[in-house]
Amino acid sequence: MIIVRVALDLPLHRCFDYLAPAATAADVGRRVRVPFGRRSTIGVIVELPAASEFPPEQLKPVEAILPEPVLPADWFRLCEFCAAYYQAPLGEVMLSTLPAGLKRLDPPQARPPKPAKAPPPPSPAPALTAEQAAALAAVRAAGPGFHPFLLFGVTGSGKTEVYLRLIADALEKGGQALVLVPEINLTPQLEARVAARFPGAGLVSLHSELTEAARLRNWQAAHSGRARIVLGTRLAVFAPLSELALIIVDEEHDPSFKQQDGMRYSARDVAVFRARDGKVPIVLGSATPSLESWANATAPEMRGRYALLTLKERAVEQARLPAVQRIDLRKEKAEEGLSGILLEAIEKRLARGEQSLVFLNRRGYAPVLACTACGWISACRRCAANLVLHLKDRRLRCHHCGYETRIPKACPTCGNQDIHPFGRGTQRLEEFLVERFPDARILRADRDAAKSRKQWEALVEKIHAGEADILVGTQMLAKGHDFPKLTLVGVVGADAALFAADCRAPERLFAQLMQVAGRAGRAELPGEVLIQTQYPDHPLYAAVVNHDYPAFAATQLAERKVAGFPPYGFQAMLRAEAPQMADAIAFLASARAWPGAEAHPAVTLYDPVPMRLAKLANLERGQLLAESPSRPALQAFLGEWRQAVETIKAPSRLRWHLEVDPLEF
DNA sequence: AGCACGCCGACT
DNA sequence: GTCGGCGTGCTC
Repeated sequence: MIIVRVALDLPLHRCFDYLAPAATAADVGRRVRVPFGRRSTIGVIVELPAASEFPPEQLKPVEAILPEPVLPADWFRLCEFCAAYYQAPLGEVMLSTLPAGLKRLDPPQARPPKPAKAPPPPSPAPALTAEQAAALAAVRAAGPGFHPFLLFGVTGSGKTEVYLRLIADALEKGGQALVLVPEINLTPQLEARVAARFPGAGLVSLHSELTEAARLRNWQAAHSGRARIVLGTRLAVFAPLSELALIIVDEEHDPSFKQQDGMRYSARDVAVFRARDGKVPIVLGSATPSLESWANATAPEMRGRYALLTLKERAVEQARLPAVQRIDLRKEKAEEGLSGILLEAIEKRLARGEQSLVFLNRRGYAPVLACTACGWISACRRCAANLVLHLKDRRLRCHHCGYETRIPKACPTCGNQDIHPFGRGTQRLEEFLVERFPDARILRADRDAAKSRKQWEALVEKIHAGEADILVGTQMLAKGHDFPKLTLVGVVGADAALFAADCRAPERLFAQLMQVAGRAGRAELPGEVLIQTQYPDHPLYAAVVNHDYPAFAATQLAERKVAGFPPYGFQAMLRAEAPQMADAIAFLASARAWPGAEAHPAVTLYDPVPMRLAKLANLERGQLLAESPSRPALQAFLGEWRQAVETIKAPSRLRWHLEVDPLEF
């Protein structure tokens, strides 16, 4: 009888041992069906230990060793790294990164893959600009092995073409390429471009919107080597690729690479680990890199951990960067939030048959409904947040928990009929623009107008076909899409993010503004961007006007350095939620008081505080920050601390988690 | 996490 | 008298 050690999908930091009569070393990496308590479950064999800590006579035999697939050694190391770094149980990491079909006791019979059709001829590769050629040459010159690059290129500078050439290199060597993108929905044209350039490479995508069957099929294609290119969202970083030769992370600064529940990992950081472990080059691309990556590429104290590749020029012929201007709202009169200058600029576009985009990152009609008599405001009963007015479907809606209710006719507290919407969202802007430009075709693009992928694609199609003159949109419209007739972008209501409590808010705002500015004037038509602001002198806007990311990054990094913030310090956040804030805070206070912390002088524990959104869906939330200038010191601390925190007695309704490298505060 | 056991409150 | 709340403990 052989003992097999099995990782199970449990929130426990240990494995379970079983007996397997015929197990051999070859079974490490196979899945097993095992009895567990009164039920059966699927686990992964991680080891064949000589002996078990558990009384041998109590070991149960495995029910079955599943022959396929054998999970490869590099995938194992990846999961082990994540388990250790993110303080997550190994079994949970392994099973949560596998497609659901492989966790099932009753595996659905997978359809055999469609027989490959004769591939169409590849689309021709355009000539490279000098900058693109230089970037490509730099990667090639580094040769095989782990070489991290930051490809810093403005929108339209042709980062994608560099990716495609690198993928071609990788395929030619017989390797596989992994391409990570923030949201597959928003970047369908990248997928189309890769598919067209490499029609014979069996490109598959991996993202959470695939059906279970499709995800399993694509995962298997990657595992078997049939797929030479995998393109996907953050979860694709765990795709098994035994001949991995290149990793690309496009829009590496994008917050969607950070998983916000379960194991809270950064797919970008995991990708860098994977590249190092697999000894392959990795290219992180962005027009507005994360400060972490920018520092790795440029800060003297980081000693050039990443090589910087820069694309300054727009690759599209004749296209230039849009002219960005600030509109001083202190001097300009605004009508329904839109200044005369912006309205005139829109009018000009209408006359010329060009498109305009008004960017407002706030959906709904108005962010709050309020009573002028008694001060009542529409607040969510389940969250510490306001209910947003949605006039279109006559509802008040919480954007955090989804709670919704009818719009009251009068103030619920004092009965006053005089209740008003305050502030502006996309619906209100749309309403005004319809009134102001009655002959224009106006289209709103936000999550309410494009709930499903289908609706979103239909909307994009309409815009492309020139069936809209004025677009009103949120964040959604800023990403990925090129609208050739769009020549004006008006930015409205961005100021709020300037003074947000979150230290990463400026970074996100800058990225957003650069991204949305990049929508203007792609082809032969020059673009114009007008930013309405009460703070025209704010350095962030100055940097946007000058298209000067390096200057912006320099000021931000200087601030971070003084504050000991990432990348000059390392953080982990312990969060707790409970029906009562007092319970959450008390739990965090016990964690804060752990005596073992004294043995880790390089780690600072701050006081527990309520989270910024202190209540969400009837749970009150608190958090406690741990910080250290040394990553290894923080890691050593976290391992011990997590174990100690696990023993804290807490009310049963309290939930907690530990997040390493938190992005939000 | 499940899923048991176990011990106290309000129902047919 | 039982149904059911969730506190506690265990799973190789």
